[in-house]
Amino acid sequence: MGVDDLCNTSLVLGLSNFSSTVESKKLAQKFDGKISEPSLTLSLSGETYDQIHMVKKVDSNNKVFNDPSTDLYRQDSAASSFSNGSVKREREIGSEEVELEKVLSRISDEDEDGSNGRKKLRLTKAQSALLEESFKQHSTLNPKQKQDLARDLKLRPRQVEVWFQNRRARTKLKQTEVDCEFLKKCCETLTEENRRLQKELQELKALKLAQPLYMQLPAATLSMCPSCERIGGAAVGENKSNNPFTIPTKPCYYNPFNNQSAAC
DNA sequence: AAAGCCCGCTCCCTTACTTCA
DNA sequence: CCTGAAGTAAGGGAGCGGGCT
Repeated sequence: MGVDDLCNTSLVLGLSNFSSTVESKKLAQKFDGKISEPSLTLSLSGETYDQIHMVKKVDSNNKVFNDPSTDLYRQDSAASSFSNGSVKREREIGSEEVELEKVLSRISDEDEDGSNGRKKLRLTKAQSALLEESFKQHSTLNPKQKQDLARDLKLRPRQVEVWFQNRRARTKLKQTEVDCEFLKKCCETLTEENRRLQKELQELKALKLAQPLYMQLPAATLSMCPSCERIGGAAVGENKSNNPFTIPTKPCYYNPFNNQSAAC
């Protein structure tokens, strides 16, 4: 999709969907983020993402080193023990599982060195890939999906939920950047068009002054496009009066990415 | 039917940790 | 080795909708 296409079809739409304004944020929140956003694909390529998530392996001394061959569940124990935050939302899990979670959490709180410091879970390459894959299918999860995914990944549902939350935030940030770039381009184009129209106006004014007095028709009755130099806003037959020297009944909406003037 | 409460969900902001240049 | 930037998992607060009383 070229810039022209974008602008031809969605200048207004793009602005109204622009998600980084305060108002749209409020709206998005009001509608639970279900407001349609510009449909640009922002997902990171697997390769890039994998580079970012170069897999590390924890050795017996808690040192990390690269290990591209690491499998999906390498961090099983670490994954469940690294997060020591309170588990607020385990209600969807069966009470038995909740108890298990609590025990695991407690154990992790009193881990090896006995410190309560927050440790950071690093998802494996495979875990990230599966989460990405799932995110591509749906950016939000229902409880069942979350539960299933958590089971598949051997993570806690809360961790899956957090990953999706952060992933949505990253997507939104990317989208905001894209929107910002798009609006910058629109702004530049409009500025340029404005400059051009001002110049045309000056020329017309100069032309008008140079004309004999009898040719100086009231400006309000003239509607000539300075670009194509057609007179009148509507084609013959379109206008009831068939008078070319009238203001078009319908306003012309200007598309900044067309080269024609607003009057066309 | 309307009001108030609770719960679950999401978003936003922030913090803390990891990795890398 | 140190440091700052970037990436990201997670905590916590707030808003909103739905269900229940």
